Amino acid sequence: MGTEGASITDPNPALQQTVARVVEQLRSQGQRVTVARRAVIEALADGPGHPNVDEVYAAVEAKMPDVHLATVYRTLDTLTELGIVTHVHIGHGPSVYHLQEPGRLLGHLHAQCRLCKSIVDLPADVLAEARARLVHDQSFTLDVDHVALSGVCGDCARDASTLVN
Amino acid sequence: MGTEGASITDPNPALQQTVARVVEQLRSQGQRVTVARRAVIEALADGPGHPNVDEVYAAVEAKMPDVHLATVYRTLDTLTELGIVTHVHIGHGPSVYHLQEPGRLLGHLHAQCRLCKSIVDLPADVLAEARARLVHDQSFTLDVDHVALSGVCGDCARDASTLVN
DNA sequence: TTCTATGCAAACGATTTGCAGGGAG
DNA sequence: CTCCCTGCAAATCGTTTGCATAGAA
Repeated sequence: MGTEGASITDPNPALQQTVARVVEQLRSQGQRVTVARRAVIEALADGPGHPNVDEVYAAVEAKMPDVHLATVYRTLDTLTELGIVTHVHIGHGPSVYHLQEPGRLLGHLHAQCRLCKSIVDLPADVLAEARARLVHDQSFTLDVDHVALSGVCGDCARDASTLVN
Repeated sequence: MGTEGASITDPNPALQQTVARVVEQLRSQGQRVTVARRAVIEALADGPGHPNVDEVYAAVEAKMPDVHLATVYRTLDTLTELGIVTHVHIGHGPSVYHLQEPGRLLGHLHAQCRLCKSIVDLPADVLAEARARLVHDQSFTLDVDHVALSGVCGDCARDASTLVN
């Protein structure tokens, strides 16, 4: 038992505040606030990571063992429809989810290393030029953060060897 | 029966030439040339489209009814390993495949309309600037055409209404 | 003849759905 | 008390794999 693993009353103030905010948002939209939903929200509000459904599920299960995987999916769906949660499609592997950062129209972008499969955050504006160009040249409005780009991260490039796909 | 649907001897010269080229490539790499593989290659060499596995399978099945879906997958895998075929991950939905255009390092890019799901071709260099920037700033080498970007196409934007995801 | 590629069926990973009961409001 | 949300199980979709055999070289 280190500093990880919340104590009985889980005193992480930032997390609690985020959860409270989202719960309020839920209620104000006429949605019900259930233990399952609260657990999902906590899982998302916790780390700064990019959890996929299984990871969210694992975190939820740790606190509320009776919550079903299907419920996690449904909750993520609901939160997505309400604009509270965003998901990013990953080329190989399941989508990842995170809370929509409040007061931000353009969230950060993601890229996945083709070799080590890790997910890297990219500055929000890397595709700004591409976006401008596409909307101008082809009337295509780029949804800049809905899919993770693919590539090779610095660490793996250094090991220059494999050639997986 | 129109101009579509190959006649008994299938006299499309461009297609035949492409198939012959790829078959030769296969053979020269010590791979076996089978009816199944030929059918897959024909399916890819045919339209200029972006067929997913089911669409390739349908085309294959039309000519060679005994070829199994698993074989189509395995053939596409093999052709990919040989650098003959490329696949692009689509956010929602199955990957799409196409022949690697010969003598071209950077193929064209793809984007999928979030609303009508259609796949749009993009010029090969839309992400050139982003790529340069990422490799410089984060040592991340963008694999520019391995995932389809997401967005809204011109036609759908004109209908501005739905808000699907 | 040799050994790869195929057919078939079953497994698999991610996600969705129908249904009946439980719990939020 | 009402109706939404949930648990559970089964279905679905896309893709992979083990195995015995057909068939390319």
